[in-house]
Amino acid sequence: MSESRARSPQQSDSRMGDVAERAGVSHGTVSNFFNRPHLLSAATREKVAAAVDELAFVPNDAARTLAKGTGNTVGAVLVDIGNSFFVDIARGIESAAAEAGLKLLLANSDVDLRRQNDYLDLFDETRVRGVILAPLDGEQLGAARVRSHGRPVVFVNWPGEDEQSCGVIVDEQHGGYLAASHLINLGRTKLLYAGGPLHLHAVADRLAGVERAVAEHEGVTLEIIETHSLTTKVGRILGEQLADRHADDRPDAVICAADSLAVGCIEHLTSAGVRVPDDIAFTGYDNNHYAAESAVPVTTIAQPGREMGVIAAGLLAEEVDNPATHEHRTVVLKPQLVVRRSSAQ
Amino acid sequence: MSESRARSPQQSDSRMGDVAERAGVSHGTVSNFFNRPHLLSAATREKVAAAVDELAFVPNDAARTLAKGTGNTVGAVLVDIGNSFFVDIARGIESAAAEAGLKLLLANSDVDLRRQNDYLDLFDETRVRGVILAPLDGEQLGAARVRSHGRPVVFVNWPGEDEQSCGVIVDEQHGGYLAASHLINLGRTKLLYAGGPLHLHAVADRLAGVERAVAEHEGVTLEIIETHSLTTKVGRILGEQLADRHADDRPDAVICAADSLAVGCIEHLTSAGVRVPDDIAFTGYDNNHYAAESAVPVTTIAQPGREMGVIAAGLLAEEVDNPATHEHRTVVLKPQLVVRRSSAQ
DNA sequence: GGTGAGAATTGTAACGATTCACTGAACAAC
DNA sequence: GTTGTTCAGTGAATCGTTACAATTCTCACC
Repeated sequence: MSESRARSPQQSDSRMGDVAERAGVSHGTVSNFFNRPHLLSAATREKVAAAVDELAFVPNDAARTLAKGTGNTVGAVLVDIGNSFFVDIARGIESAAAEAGLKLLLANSDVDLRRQNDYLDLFDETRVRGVILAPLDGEQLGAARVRSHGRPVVFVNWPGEDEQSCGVIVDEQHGGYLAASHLINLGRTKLLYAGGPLHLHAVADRLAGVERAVAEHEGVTLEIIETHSLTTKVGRILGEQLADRHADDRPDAVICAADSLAVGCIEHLTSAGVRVPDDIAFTGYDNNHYAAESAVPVTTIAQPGREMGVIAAGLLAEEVDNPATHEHRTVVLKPQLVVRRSSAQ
Repeated sequence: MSESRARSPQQSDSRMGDVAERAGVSHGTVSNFFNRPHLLSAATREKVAAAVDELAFVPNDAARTLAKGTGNTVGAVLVDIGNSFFVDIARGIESAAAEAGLKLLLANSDVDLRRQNDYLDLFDETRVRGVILAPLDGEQLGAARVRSHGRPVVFVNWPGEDEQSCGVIVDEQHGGYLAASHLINLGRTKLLYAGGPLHLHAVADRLAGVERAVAEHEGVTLEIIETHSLTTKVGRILGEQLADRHADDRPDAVICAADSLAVGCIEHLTSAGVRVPDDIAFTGYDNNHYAAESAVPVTTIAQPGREMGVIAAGLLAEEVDNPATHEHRTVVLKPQLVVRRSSAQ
């Protein structure tokens, strides 16, 4: 190693000192150039800018973080990056964080509590300014808060308000209500709600909304089938069950707790000669891409995933910028009905 | 500011000094405890461990990065986090990076060159030790290397070898060859390859593989239909075209460049009374979850996404740990044929 | 009990930024 | 001319680690 700059083995970055020297100013002035440019005269500003440019200077984030005591990175842990809902949330967080000048450390817990906690520890080590967490369903949140070591946390898609943190959730009940009301207004009276397992808060809340809509209307009945999961395959099995029933015994409208379920079910029914939506109308949930693209496009409830991410990042940015005056709050978003052929008139 | 600990406004982390004091050792010993534990006597090691524990001490990553000159974070930029192939890659990278003790900064360029470059700049600022990049198809790579500022880069899913970096790719040609050979061995002779646009390297390479297989067999013909995208919807349109043809004029086997295409096409054909696989056998590509779950489960070519991620992270770790002796290389993985009903005997 | 070798531990100097009390210069007011 | 005020720019101290040279401890051996 006979290089003149043996500091770091591979790349040689320039430091503020180099920039200062080149621009003929001091150390601190370069720092001011980046952090409080209004303190510099126009002339100095230009000199520094030129030097920064010529050296392709990039401030060292570690040094800055150390000196400031805190960086401007935020962390996000999402339960399942394979689920397009969370991918949308991630996209939202990403863009809002970028807008607020925050860097994003994105992690995926893959529905594994240990991994979720590992990531929270990692964020602690990195001294992130805050954390956005889409936790496992049904989990206690105390641990998450402890692990984040007093840093601000925003919960996404965690049911229930919370005194010590902000949150963003969707009104799942309202989604169920929208779906059921839509079908009832179409004149359907024999409703079936399919989804499960019911201990998932989303599945249960959607059902509650459906029940509310049903209760508001005379002469509408509701049947409930709990499934053990929400896959297309399970949907197809559900389709078989319905096809096997006597026509009079079938519902005239089915509310599925997920699009995948609806798609599978519809597929089997149409192949068995049951007409959708004529004989049975369908609604799904989530507005996944294949809901729009399947053979019979599925009416669905769209979750505002991207918006949730944007809002979560916004709440976090607000808390981070203004810890003293910040007041915790939970934002509840309304899902939207998207009508397609599976429930056309 | 009358707090005893006015350092950071919110959380109060302990420093190595605090741990040292509590354990009755020096500063540097605590550092050794973390970085070169074999230098400590068993007794000291225990004392320090206890103190670390009691104070819930977490080393400050920024300070460490600054002192070491480089951190142990690597960055990954993926073109499209909405695509399950890249999600698999991300998962692989994630787990292998964790294994190697590297932290992962995950970013999603969303098929946008500007965003990709922004993230590379961000990584530069953070002084990541290396970068894993799944770049936009057809892009020049020079820029990426410049932006990463001399740091090691591993390219994933970028066609073509490269002298200055490692890479991981799948043998797309082989995938096409597998699919076509499989169908030919089943006795099919009138093949159709559908996919597009052909300037995507994956689509073109797969076709080349198909052509090779066809050339190896007497009496097998190949028709090619270029589509403008690979969605289910386009698949359905393709299905219409085939259904409209006279039966004698149809292929007896279709190789689709993507599962989505196959699923849409099969869906329309079966509803139009064409039997799959009896009249026409199908293969898809990618092994997406809905290929397995659709009404007629689709034979497909599985891409080893997770493995690609693992290998990419491994190559990067190797280069990072051993920049002097490291030799760049490109690993080519073979995709695998997954036989399902759409091409059953 | 003195010596030397090796092991264990310590203390100090970086690392590259931020911060803030301070100096100088320019200029206005008396 | 002196004093005051404002604006620009300076530079030393600091953040919490790591690295390494220097020091102290331990113990076997003569």
